[in-house]
Amino acid sequence: MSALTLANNEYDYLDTPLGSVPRIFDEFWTAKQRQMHSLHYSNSYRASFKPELPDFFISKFTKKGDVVGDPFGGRGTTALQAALSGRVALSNDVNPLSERIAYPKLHPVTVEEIEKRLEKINLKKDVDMSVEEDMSMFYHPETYKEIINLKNYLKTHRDDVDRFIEMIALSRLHGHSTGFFSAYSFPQISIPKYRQQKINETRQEMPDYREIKSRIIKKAKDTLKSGQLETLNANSKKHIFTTGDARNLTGWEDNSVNLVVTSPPFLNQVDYVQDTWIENWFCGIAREEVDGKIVQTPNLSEWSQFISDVLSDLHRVLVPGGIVAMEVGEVKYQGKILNLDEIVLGLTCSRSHNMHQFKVNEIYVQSQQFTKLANCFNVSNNKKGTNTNRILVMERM
DNA sequence: GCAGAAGAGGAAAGAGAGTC
DNA sequence: GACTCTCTTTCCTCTTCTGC
Repeated sequence: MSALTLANNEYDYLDTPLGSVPRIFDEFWTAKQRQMHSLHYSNSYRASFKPELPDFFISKFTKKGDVVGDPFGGRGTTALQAALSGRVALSNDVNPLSERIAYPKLHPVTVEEIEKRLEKINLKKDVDMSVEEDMSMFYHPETYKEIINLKNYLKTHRDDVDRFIEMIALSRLHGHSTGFFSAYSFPQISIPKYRQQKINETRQEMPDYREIKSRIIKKAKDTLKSGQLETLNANSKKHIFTTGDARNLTGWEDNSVNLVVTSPPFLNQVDYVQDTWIENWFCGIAREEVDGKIVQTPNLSEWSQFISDVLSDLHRVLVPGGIVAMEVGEVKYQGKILNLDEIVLGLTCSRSHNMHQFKVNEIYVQSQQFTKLANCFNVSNNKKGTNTNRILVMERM
């Protein structure tokens, strides 16, 4: 495979045994932050693309009423954008936490409903804290009591208002500003207890009291400020959320999906279980439920097989002519920069992977000046980090 | 204009590997 | 063992955007 750069630097071509594939470099959507619906910004999540990305492909490849899926649903960016655009959403993720975060966004309630519900929940109730996990490095004892009361309440109360409150609470569990429940911590990932203790020691701070009810309401107002609740609620019963392996999308019917917009894990760059342990604890998701199920492929051949298996099942669920827009990045692997779009393109031409079921029509590379993407990918960005979104557009044959 | 919120982020110290 | 280079981990900073 070789890249032939054109004079204007806007395209190159990747030669494959099945013909050359154009790769288009441009800023297809804005690099600015938070330009889309406020519900998209209700949760920090370690690995997520901007909502502009699914919006671009949903507008390009589907019409109202079509079905749009994401087998690596994460915080539900594709599903929410599909629902906001009048499409039906299918969202899957192996981590049960994903559904806890994504479902409420597609089934929103009003701020008034949230306020009324919170009034009814006694968060000040005395509880036996001796049986609870030690989270003193994150929370003031009074804050922690309120969190435990909310956690206990949510075990048995699961209507859409409760689930929306849970989703908002999940976004407030740790962070570095006063709107969060915790002492100064990392907003994006759950750090281990010993690291939080070190932060507290360095800053010479102890967790101060953070009343949680007002913080939930404030964040809920912010999350719901963009409106469009009637658009979301119009199709709310049609959307489907599944929790399982992306290689076997149980619950997704054959020949039912018009478009898939997704981003798989990049090899083993992110430890999704470790990085969400506080959220999983709050939801009562046991480590055994996720440990070993989230695929972390340390080498390229395992990752390639994993992607092939995922595409195989996507072939089953897509309608003929349906499209997969798969976003990947560049990672450092064995000392070299690896453009994963080229790896996936190679797979679609590989006899050993039996991947002639898809034809790569083009590859979009979103380039932008302002990128503050993950250092965890160990790639030189403008200086460090992942600098581009690389999206393969694959047609189901 | 200012304060708060958010980010597939960033700098630097520490650990490990390679070479002599 | 000493030195150098590279990779990994730790622990927050800085830039941008939004709302008042």
